[in-house]
Amino acid sequence: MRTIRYHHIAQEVKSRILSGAYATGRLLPSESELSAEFSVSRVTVRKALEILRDEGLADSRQGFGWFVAGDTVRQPLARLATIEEQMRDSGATPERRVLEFAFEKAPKDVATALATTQVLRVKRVNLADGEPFAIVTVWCAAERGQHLSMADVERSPFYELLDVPLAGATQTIGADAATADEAALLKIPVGSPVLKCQRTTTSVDGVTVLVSRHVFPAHRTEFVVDLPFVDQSIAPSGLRLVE
Amino acid sequence: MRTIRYHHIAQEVKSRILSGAYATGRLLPSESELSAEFSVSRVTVRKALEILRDEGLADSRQGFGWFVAGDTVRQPLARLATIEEQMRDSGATPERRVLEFAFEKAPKDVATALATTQVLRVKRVNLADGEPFAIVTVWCAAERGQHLSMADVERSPFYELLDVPLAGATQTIGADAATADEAALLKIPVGSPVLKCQRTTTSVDGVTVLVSRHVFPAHRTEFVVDLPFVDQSIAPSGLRLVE
DNA sequence: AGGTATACAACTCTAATACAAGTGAGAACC
DNA sequence: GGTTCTCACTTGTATTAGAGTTGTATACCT
Repeated sequence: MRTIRYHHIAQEVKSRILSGAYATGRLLPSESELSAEFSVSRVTVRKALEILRDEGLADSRQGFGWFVAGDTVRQPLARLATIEEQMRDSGATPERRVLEFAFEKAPKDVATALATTQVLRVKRVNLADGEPFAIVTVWCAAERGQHLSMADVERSPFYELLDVPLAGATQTIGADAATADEAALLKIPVGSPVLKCQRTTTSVDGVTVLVSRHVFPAHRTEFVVDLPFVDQSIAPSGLRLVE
Repeated sequence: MRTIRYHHIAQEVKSRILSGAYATGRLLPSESELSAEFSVSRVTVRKALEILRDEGLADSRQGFGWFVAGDTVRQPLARLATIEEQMRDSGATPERRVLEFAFEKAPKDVATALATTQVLRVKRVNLADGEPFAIVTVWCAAERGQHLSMADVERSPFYELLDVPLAGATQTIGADAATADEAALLKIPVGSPVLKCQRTTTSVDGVTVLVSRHVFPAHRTEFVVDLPFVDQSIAPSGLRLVE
């Protein structure tokens, strides 16, 4: 197989650190334990950890172990709050309602991204405390979705249902005016501003496994992006002119 | 008629890169895999890939593989393409026009972020090929801006003018309807959707040195964010509910 | 000249193993 | 109590091997 494993492991450990699963100052599991957990050799685990050391996230002492760096130099970065965390914190109850669930022919751009024409499309609306805050449409290859039921999709996040190790994603964020359909679902006036974003998620093999589109009411939502480095421009990173 | 096959292959691979089928930074399929897919020899695939290397789109390392050029190994959380890159590629000429340049008392939120009340505020509009695509307002502490002139600000990006090593930034991205003022500057109808983002930039000392707000017309702009790892939620990373 | 086929060298990643060197905690001893 | 010793465990480093990859050269076909 053609995946470079220590990248994935570095990302996994990193996300655990950032999510607070490994608190600052505490020890990480030993190299042996991690190599057992991920079923890779100790050498590979080391490479992953050394990446984190280069990034200043972790450090080690011989004979002692690896620990989360950052007692002295506070990391000003990362730690993006996910919707779920925020809801937990504020005590709001999340809820998903599936609107459409269909195996069908993919739109052209989705078809090229997924490299299939036959896809499963799931459209649903997400609510926080009964108030809608997102319309989400997800496409995946039909064969991947064959064993999924509507109840599955309503209960669990899509990521957990796919039996594929996921690597990363790219997403575009734009704004638009709400269509009549969107306005009705989100309970906002037609034409009021919404955030629209499209995300493609890839597996560790580099295959695009998910395409999703999201619509958010602008008055309730905003994105937060942490940039570890600054670019040369005052223009916000990642902005792109579209035709 | 004699067709040169590696040109077509180069174009095909290129379109996959640009469409995001091969994510930035990730590995391309190996020369062997590609030669099997296109039913051509490895030599031909190589010629195609070498064209892409000449164009700066891809690169390779012996024993490692081909990958999408642009970010090398240890790229952090969010790798973002800048406006300037895109403009260079598309041949558009960027232009800045300063609208306001004043030393004054800071608004409350800016004052708390910068830990000063006396600030320099610069408001300007950015144009691409004569068309406005952004309204940018930048605040920095008055003492830092004392030696800056309007001409400086019009000529160079703000980052270069400050004699401080910058570490990173966090930015929020939201949407809103254009006000009359914004609409006039961006030449769009009042009330049409705009992307609004606010960024705070910190120095390596952890001090916030810049606060900036940006307004973009939604029909011309969108953000692209690469997420090296996925979070547990299908909801886009960094989205935040606001009150 | 473009394309195929083949072979080989050099490099990368990963696994498996071994050993050196440091740490920490408790046992043993004075 | 205080000190030393021992032992299990950890990281640091090196070596071997194999599979997979790019780099390069040669010969041949259309």
